[in-house]
Amino acid sequence: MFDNARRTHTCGELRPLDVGRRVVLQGWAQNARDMGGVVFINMRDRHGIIQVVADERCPDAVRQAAAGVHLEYVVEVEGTVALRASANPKLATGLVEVVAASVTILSRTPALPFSIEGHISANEDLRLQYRYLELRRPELQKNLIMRHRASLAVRRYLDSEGFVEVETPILTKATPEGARDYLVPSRVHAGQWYALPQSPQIFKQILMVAGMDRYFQIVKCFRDEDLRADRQPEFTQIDIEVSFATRALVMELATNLVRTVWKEMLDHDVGELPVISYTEAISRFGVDSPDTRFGMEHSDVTAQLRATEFGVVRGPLDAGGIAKVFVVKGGGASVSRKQLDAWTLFVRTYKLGGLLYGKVGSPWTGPLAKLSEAEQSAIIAASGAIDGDLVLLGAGTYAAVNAGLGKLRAAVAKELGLVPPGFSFVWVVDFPSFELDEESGRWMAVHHPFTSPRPEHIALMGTGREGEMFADAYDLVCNGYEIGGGSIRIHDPDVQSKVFAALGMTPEDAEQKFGFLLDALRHGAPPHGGLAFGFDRMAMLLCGTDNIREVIAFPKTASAQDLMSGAPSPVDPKQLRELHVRNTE
RNA sequence: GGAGUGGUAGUUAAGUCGGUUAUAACGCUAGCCUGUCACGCUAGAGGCCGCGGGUUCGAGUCCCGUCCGCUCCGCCA
Repeated sequence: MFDNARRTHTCGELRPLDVGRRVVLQGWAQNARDMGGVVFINMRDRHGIIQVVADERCPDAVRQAAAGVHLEYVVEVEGTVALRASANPKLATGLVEVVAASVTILSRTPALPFSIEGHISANEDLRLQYRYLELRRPELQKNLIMRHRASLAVRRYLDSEGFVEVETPILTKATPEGARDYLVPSRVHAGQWYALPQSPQIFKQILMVAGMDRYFQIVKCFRDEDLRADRQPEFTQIDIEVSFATRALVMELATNLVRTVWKEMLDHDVGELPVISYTEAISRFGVDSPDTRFGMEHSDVTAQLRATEFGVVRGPLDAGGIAKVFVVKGGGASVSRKQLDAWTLFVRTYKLGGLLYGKVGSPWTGPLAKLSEAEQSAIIAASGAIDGDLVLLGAGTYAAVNAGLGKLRAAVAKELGLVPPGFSFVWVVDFPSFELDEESGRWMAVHHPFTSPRPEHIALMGTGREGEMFADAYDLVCNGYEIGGGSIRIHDPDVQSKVFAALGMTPEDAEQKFGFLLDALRHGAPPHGGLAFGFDRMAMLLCGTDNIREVIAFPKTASAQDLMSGAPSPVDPKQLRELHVRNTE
């Protein structure tokens, strides 16, 4: 493997069978211990760690050279493999060591800004500034290797299913719909701009018109929106599109992709994936990307409490709101007042005014003790609570109750340690086509404007009943993360035009913004559909982390900066002049 | 755009009611040590307490502003 290199072995591969072998190793000094007469150096590369020793068997010059090795120096050691006097069971190479015949320092470093060995201790901004040091840590190297292997598995699977990987442009046309675009000024065309793609959506549909049949691409996408722990402004998608596809076919292909990747990466059998409707997801979990590893499902008690005299509940119901509950088993005794207060603050961030709780017993205690016995019995009947349980109730608008209790359900499960390890996948289907934007009062596409409505709902467009339409869309959810989403697309240009009109675009608008797609659809478009996986989130789950930065080599901070390179940064005025751009600040 | 939280030697943290010379561990430097593996021992260097104002006889500590990290809300077709 290293025929043309001086390095004969990696630091992770030597074993007792190699004793007596002459080797040349190159790597980083993980740890250097000078005992006076004998010097030990733990050498590390990405394959492992091995102990090098310089003692009385070595010339004085070698011992001196070894004593001059400091943390994270890059060294070359030539020597002979020997059995160790005392083994180190913590190292895979722990039965052997290399007795140095020469020690050469290849590269030096000043004192490190943080320690690479052991547990993470430094603040994240420092670790991002020195990302190359952070990336020496085995945990991150393991994640990058997992990511690499997953992308290979994806390509192998899709290739075996007849998919062709096609690259689509990075410099594309700005689309005013959806997320903010990253814009790139054109030098040649003064005042005109490219946009970086939010997704290759339109290009892949046009590839279907082109007869490409089964397309995929592992591709960078860009959205100029604020970040989260699971969201970066540039991210990688596994983008898939299939001609002549039904929803069932796309879902089957995607399921098999996930099944293959989880089997090959983790030897984990994902089993059969349940399918629930969007409506059912909201009803049972309050959110459209539910974590289904645990229970605590919601129960609607609006009807049961319709006539309650408890004003805090009655008020929202009279205003047209709803009331839902979920149950913390045994929580009557184990959950503290302090936790309940924190949860109340938590649901307020989702515009849910408050959280009402009751400890089930005879009588109940807590705010829900104010309900009548009949009402308490009705809650017990609806939720299955028993004596000793904690009932959490939210009353307010439909959106606030679902969001507040839905996010609280996940937070409570995590806080109380009720989330079992493993993976729980679920397909969520039948999303609404449109939702009303409160600011503008206009219909917005829930998925995107190219998503086909369910065929039986197409006639509702333009009747004012757009809110009743459902889309032929589907999301794949794992452990509460949306890891994939897609739809059957519109292949009829007339239907596509009607959707643009429903979204408030004039025909001229639609032609100007999406004319090239409409033109393509007019030239013999096959029925088609597809989906895209969030590859970073998939890698997160495979690596067992909940932070997307741990599966990206060079991630950005929450304010979208690269602390290592310093991007974004001011540019030379000459560059701006060439691009016909002027700074206003 | 908003909320929460953090910012004190190179690093991680402690710092009480506003009061002497701002502590500790790791790292670093020097010396000692022949089997360590979180080596050990001795000594030493190292600080604009994020930054800018203010209150006070006196501010790491209280107040106002601001910058940066993280988490969340909005946003993310």
